[in-house]
Amino acid sequence: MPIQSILDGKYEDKSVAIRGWVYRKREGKQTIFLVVRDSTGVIQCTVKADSPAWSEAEKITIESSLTIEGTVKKDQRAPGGYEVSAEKLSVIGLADVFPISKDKSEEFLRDIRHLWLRSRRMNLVMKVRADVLEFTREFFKDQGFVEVSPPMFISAAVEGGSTLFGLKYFDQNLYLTQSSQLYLEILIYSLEKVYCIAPSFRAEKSRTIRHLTEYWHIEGEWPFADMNDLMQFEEELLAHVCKRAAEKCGKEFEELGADTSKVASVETPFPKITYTEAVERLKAKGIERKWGEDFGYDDEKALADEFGKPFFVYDYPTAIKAFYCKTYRNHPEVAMSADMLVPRIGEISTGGAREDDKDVLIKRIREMGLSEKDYDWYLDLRRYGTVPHVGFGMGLERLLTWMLDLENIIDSIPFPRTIRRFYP
RNA sequence: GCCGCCGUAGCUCAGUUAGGUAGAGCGGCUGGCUGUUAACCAGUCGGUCAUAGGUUCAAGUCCUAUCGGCGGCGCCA
Repeated sequence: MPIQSILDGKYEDKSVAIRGWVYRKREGKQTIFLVVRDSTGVIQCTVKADSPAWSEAEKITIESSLTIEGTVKKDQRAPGGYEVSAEKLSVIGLADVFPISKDKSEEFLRDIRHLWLRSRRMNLVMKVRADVLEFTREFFKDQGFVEVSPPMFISAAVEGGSTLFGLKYFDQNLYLTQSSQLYLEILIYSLEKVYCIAPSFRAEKSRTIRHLTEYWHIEGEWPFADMNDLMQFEEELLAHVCKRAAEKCGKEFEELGADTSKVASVETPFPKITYTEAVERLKAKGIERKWGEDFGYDDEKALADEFGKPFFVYDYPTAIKAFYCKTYRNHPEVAMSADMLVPRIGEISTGGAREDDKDVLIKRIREMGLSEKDYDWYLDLRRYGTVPHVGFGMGLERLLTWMLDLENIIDSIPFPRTIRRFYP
């Protein structure tokens, strides 16, 4: 039975059988204490010198897999309050000396990530990650969205960026996607409200605690909507995920040393300021930014410190936004775009209205120095029943890093890929 | 792309200021211990001081180059 069910007190004074791995071993002349873990929790097992399990217990090592049969006893001396008095112990896989002990560095743990993933800490983070994915899908589904599966191999740049990973595709050159947005835009013409949770790849040589080269992108796209609809959807999505996490993941947050009150207190509507207001606020802080300049991380941090919670900056200058961003018809220098920012991490989401006028889009593609030919199918979407639409992309790992107050984004994903790390 | 920091035992580190016999704790192994809480006590094993070159009577320590890692900025989610 699951270890957690024993810790919940369901088997007091009853016979149980557990299976798992040795987490700690403490040896005395009369008693061997084995702390055993499974996916649900950890429990202390005692093996007495006169128990038939003694000889097996003596030779077992940390991280060996085993089964134990015994009797559950309530005992205040045991961590967790319950322990299993072992009567039978079978070693399944005897472990070599486990390299991870109490002294460990970030670097070492990254080198042996395949073993570090067994840790209590990573176990907890991965459970919260799974729950956050579930809460996200829950929200999209409630709002009538259809989950779709975009391609990872793509033939042309999504944003015309130089940050694409190229690869050999038989005898052609292809890229790994850096956003599924353009493909979601195709699907709104039939399914209307669509979303995906899929990897995005960025060949940016960033060395920070908030960048991965492969990350999971939560993207939504839907027609007949404007900027207000977009920001409202995004803030409600985040609020839903945070509220559900506060309800369901309290234990995980606590064990990870994260504060649930932060996510529990996320409420809509979020503060929203325009790019122009942001420039003014920065000016008031003594940070001079000319209108039209993009914000750096320090600028975002200064703004985020002021709010201390998630907020939006919207209506950015067209010049610093991608070609597909829709512009205000009476103010073409301003793009209908919105970034969601959180303290410490900065941007966790970017979204906006997409240009739906074929001629304006062609003009923008040319202005950005891109080739019209590469976007033929994208332009087709504007030729056949174009429709105003909006969409956004949110970084799952940035969201988790913020929610759980992780020191580094790499711990929000089991197998992080960074500029230097891709093993295992 | 720019800037900063780090590399000594399986692991965590001291030793680098001011060149002079390679150290500790943890882990392993051996023994001890009547209930431990990442146990404790004693003993013991364990080294290409990242690599290459240079200075010097003498280099872990100083100099040069290279390799590897971490972080900050830029860029981005």
